Amino acid sequence: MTTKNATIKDVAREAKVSVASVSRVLNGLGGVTPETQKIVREVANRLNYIPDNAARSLITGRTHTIGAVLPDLYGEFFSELIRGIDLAARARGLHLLVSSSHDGVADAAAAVRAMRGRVDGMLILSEYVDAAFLEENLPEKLSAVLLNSPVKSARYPVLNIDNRAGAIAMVQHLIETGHQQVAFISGPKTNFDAQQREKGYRAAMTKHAPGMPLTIVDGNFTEESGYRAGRELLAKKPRPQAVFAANDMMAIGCLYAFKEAGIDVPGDIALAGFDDILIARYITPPLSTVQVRIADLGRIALDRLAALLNPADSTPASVETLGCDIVIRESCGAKKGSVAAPNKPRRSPRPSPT
Amino acid sequence: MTTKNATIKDVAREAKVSVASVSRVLNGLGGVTPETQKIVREVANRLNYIPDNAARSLITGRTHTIGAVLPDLYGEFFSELIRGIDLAARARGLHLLVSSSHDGVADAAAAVRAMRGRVDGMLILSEYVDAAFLEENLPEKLSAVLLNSPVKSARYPVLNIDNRAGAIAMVQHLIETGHQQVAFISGPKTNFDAQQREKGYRAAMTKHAPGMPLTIVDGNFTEESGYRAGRELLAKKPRPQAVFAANDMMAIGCLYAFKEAGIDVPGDIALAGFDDILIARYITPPLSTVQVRIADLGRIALDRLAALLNPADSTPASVETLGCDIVIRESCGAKKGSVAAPNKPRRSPRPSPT
DNA sequence: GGCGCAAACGTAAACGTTTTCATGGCAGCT
DNA sequence: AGCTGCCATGAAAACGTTTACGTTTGCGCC
Repeated sequence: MTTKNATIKDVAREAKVSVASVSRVLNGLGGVTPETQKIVREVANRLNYIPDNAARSLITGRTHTIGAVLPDLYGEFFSELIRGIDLAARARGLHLLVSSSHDGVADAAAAVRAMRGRVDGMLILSEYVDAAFLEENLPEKLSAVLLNSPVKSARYPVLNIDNRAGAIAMVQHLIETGHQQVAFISGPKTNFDAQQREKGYRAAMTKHAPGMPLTIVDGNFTEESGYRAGRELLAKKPRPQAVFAANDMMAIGCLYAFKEAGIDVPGDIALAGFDDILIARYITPPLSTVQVRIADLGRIALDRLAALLNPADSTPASVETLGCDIVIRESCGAKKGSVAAPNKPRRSPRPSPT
Repeated sequence: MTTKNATIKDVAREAKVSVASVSRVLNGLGGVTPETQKIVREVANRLNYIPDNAARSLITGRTHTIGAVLPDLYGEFFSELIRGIDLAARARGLHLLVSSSHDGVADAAAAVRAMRGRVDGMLILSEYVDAAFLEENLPEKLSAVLLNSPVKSARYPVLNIDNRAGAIAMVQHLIETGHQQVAFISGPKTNFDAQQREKGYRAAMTKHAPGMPLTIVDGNFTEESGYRAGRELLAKKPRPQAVFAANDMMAIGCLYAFKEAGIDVPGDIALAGFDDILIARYITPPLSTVQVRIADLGRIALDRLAALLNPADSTPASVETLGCDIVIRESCGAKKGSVAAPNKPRRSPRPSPT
């Protein structure tokens, strides 16, 4: 009521019991008479008592907080990931400490170290994190789950997006709808997703269009690089029948290049991307792409981490993979589109902030 | 080295000094001989000693963590806001505890209460938070900054987006470029942003196009409601010369309605939105809109909160407002656009996740 | 040499919990 | 009636820091 927050002692005194009993009641440990429980709860409520987390975790050694270490992500990917993690965490009574938008290995190391003692476990998504990094920076007792990482570790579970399977499915679809000659716009060479997507492209071509030459032009995930790649592809002869870009932004850039040259999509050439960013369905023609269920990624990662935290549940560390779905719109020519019907967005891109 | 983390006592014993001295050295409090300091630091390093945050904050009453309580936000708005907050927090050595995507007043209350004792202060963005809510749920000593909130409180600073000024600027621009008759598609009646934007529209019309009738049709921030509004506006006579939608999604829906009816934008009618979501520049024609510097919002909010935490710096609580910029593209007819040049996005919408 | 003073350092209390262990009472059994 | 054992409860230790306060030490000055 006054200036000082109520402590467990205040509750105990007021309820005329010992602090031990208060603790037992509030933690549901049993061994307390129903009447006593009632009194304690009433008093606690009346005093607006909330246990002090610092004291609690000092003695228990648990913080009920998990840390998320993320790179400089943006837009939907970031928000969906956090949403998935946050929801799953809340469902388990865990809190979420976020350290995002760091860049470079030193930055990531600092983030990880700063979390020491503040979290029970960590979710790490960073291209700079490998086995050596973990060895160096992760305290002994901290468990962690790695997202989208090539590392194979006996200690830390890894959860990946199945970029390869997604790419294969899309390429297969393109081929099956009559485009034998599929070209690929690659992402940054050092990017794990980009690598996997390219592998998928190669595998699918080998399997479903054997004998066809592989056409790969370099990109770096930016719209601008997609534009350049598009121009480069148009100059090739024979011109490919379909273009599969390693992400949507490059597909969009590529689309501009095609429009500029008067090439019709999908009439003259089919086009597909990867990610299913929000814009994908709003451009003309709407872009066929590979959708990643990012919120699920976050949720599953947290569930796996939570399992690690529970000493009873001793599932071994493993590498797991989350599938993608291809979503077929008009840009790949497999589907006729109505012209002016407004889309049904999955969610409004900016729900009212207040 | 082994299974247990080193404590300050271990360091003290190993360095043959008292725990007090270790504390003094590691906190840079002075009163310790340089030689002693050196020894302590060496030992601390060797033992890989890191202070226990729980114990530390138990005694100091500070967590060096701030909490962000956010509603169910999405996409750019969410990621930019977090980015702004995170960056500013990191710069101050603060950690960020996030509780997002909650919905409803009970949910928000639970989030706020759960943070008690885990954070030094809070950033709150929620339509359910008013003075009574704070009174009820916020512990005495916690400071907080309210984002985008209509509450006026002597205790808590409020930081708002200047929706009104942004709307005024856009309407003024529309009028100045020759569209006297500007119609408005409103947002949800209960939404604070929406209210302010409508007020801005009214004010600007009264000031810059006196005598012109106000045309307002209802919307609810969804694309679909924008589509309906667009059809409704086309049926009006005289047909308005320009349409200003309270957010971009509605503007997009409205655009579909116009396209469907064969009405050219901006030739037959000018169109503008609010928010500058990423899609805005990708639709045809690119949408003129009002841009909110969301990362700045987060950064400034955190700075204000940090000031509150510092007892020395006693700036009084105040209501502050963050300006918006109008960004003129082609949909309002003030600017001729090149057709196929790829845009330069501010940033890639999905930087490589690994 | 005694005195005072400041600097360096140590002792111990305090923070608010959880948890172990001891205690007392009471019921049920022999 | 006396013993056993269980159950509700309380006292107190422990968690790892910070910090107020007390003690020692060294040193300059009379």
